[in-house]
Amino acid sequence: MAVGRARSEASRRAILLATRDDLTEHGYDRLSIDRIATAAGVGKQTIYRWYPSKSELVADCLVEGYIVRPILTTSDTGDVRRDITAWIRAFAEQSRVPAAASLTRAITAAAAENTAVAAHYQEQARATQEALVGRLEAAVRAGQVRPGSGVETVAETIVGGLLYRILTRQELDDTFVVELAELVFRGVLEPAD
Amino acid sequence: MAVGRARSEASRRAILLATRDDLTEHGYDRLSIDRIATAAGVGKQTIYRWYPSKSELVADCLVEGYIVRPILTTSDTGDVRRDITAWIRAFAEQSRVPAAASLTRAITAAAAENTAVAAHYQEQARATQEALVGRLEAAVRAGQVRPGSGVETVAETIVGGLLYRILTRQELDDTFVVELAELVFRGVLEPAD
Amino acid sequence: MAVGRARSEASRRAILLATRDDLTEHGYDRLSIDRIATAAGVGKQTIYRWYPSKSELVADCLVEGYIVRPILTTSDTGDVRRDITAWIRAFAEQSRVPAAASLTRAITAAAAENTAVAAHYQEQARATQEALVGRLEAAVRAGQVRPGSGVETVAETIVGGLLYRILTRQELDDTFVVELAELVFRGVLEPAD
Amino acid sequence: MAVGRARSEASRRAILLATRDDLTEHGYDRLSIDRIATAAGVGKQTIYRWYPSKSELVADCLVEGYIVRPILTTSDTGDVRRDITAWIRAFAEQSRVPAAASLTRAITAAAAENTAVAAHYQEQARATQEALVGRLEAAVRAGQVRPGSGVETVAETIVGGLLYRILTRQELDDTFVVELAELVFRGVLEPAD
DNA sequence: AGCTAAACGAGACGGTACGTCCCGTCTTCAT
DNA sequence: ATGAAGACGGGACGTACCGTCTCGTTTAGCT
Repeated sequence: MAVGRARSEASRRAILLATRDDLTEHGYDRLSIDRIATAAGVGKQTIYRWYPSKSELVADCLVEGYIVRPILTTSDTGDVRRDITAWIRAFAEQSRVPAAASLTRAITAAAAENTAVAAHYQEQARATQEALVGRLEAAVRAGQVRPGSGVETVAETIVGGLLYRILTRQELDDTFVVELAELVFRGVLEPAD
Repeated sequence: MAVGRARSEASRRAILLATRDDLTEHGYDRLSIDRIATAAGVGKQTIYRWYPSKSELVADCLVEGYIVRPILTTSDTGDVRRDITAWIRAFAEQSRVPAAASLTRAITAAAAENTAVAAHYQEQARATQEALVGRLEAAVRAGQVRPGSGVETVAETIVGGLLYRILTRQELDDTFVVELAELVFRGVLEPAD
Repeated sequence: MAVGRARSEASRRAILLATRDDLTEHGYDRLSIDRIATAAGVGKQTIYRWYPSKSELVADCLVEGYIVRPILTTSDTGDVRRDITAWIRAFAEQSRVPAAASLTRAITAAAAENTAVAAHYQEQARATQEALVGRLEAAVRAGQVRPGSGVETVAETIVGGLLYRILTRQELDDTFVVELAELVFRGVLEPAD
Repeated sequence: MAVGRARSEASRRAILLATRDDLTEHGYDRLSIDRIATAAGVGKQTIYRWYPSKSELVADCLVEGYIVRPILTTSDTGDVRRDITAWIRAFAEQSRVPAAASLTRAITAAAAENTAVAAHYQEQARATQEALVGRLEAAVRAGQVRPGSGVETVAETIVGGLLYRILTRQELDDTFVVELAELVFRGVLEPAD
């Protein structure tokens, strides 16, 4: 049985919050453990005791949901296109908050630079995509979406497209939302009729 | 008229090459100006004279084409789907080279962390997308692709989807290529008829 | 009550010793903090934590007696002239060791360039002169030396004369010792008789 | 016959003046060739063409009399003590001008750190002492000063004592002047009568 | 209630890299 | 050929953080 003082959950929480804030403000590149420790009112050793490196810390931040907080869900109105479009629109709206976009870019950079972060990032992203995948599969069962259209890939491409816009700091306006939905549902081909 | 010694183009080139290599090996996060200066056989001041910050240096690297060298073009066989699929496949193949994927991740991180890099990144990406856009517009004119399908957004989404796979270190296998092409051309909807 | 890790006295000592050696070898002008840190096996920040500038470091070196170690004392044989001459001769001999002369020049330069060092330099010099002053005062009490001859000024002039020779790299030979003593005790005037 | 443009004496003069000013303001330690070149409106190469190093430059400054400008002379009133005391007092007064004292300290530091400067320094100092030596020798011939009192050493000790006070930033007040003169002429010994 | 040992905040440690300043050399164009 | 301008390779500066290592000081769980 464990002897000695138990770890402080308050400290842990303070560390993760401070990490999220530092990530938002400075990006992954300029994340500073010293700064986080000070902001969290915590000794540096307390951080290093639990997170052997910057990337583990960011990864845990991700795992604990401090970064992608609102995992979106889809509605099911019976109209799959309307539902998916609503999801895309909600994601776009949420990403228009500057701090949110900033944090997204930071965590994307972290994932790009570090394999461990990338793993958790993908895991988290998959959870986000789960809503899309679930709705699309229901639509397949309802005969509204072609089977064999690779719903995982579809979900990934939707998210990829959105992230790319955030990364390059382009507006996520409604034109984009509509065009992305159009692409996903109708493709680009002229109907052969 | 310029006075004083002219800047050394040899040094500039050596700096950019060393930057590219350091970026590939260490990522944007751990890019070291000291290391680049040593590798390029150049004083640090020579780097700082021309590039006031790490990000400007990386941005120029991007602008000068040291990073995305092989800008892909599309063929025009008359079959737009075949042509676009070939382009996607070529991009995927090229990204399977570990060093190339590594450099892509590094530059993506750089773009995520820095606005100036992001601007050049997008500019460069747009050039890459130009080939896709051109081919798609030709197809529109040929009546093979629906007008008003937002070819810019389509090209962006293709690239976004591909980058997302590279970022998360997933295989860019042929299944993915085919599914992405299917999505782009046919969309996911069951034909209504 | 002090919090955090206590400062390392071992490091402090190593820094001061390395400073003394660097001062001897390179002079004050070319003193290098980098070199001292390396020689002392210490991080540069450890030096800067305690000494905000090169001059403070040298000043502490002086205060801690790393530089003028052997403070000379005078004997008291009853013959004041013999005693003072012996002191001057001892000083001269000691200054014939090249490293000692070199260190003396370095610290003199430091005092010339920096007020803080000058203050400690003078303080240290005064301690050295103390021996002379004490012996001269005893001689005043014994009726061998005129009262009101400004023993402080006398001591200062002796040291000033010696330092001047060291500074200009002239030999501190016995002729000089004897002439200086003659000057101090008899002055230059022809007895009026 | 010399070909090409002749060396600019105006530049040389501007360099030496700028050096003197920089020396006064920053000391020998922080003398900067870049700063001198800018202040003199001269290219750095023009400095290096004529002075292979910082010390040579300072040395030439010394030789050309930019530093110890007013070489003092002695009067000859018949009263050697009055004349020498007047010289000491004039020297002291001159050194009370802060800029002059500052420059004296700088050049003393330079002499302490560099053999070449020391040589010129001593040469210049000897010229200054010449006046004292000359007056003392006249006094010897006049039977006012004991022969064999080492007039060179006496002059050196007077200058050494004065420099020591400047170095340690002590006031060169009249008490000191008087005490130094007393020491020089009467020594400290109680007349044996 | 007292003891023990881990966790805590604080902060100094040996280091690495930063971005700047200056060195002494070199190259260019104008005089 | 000399000179002002200014870029060059290089070295040291003083600062910011890194990840590690003491320091006392809590504080939980076991005796």
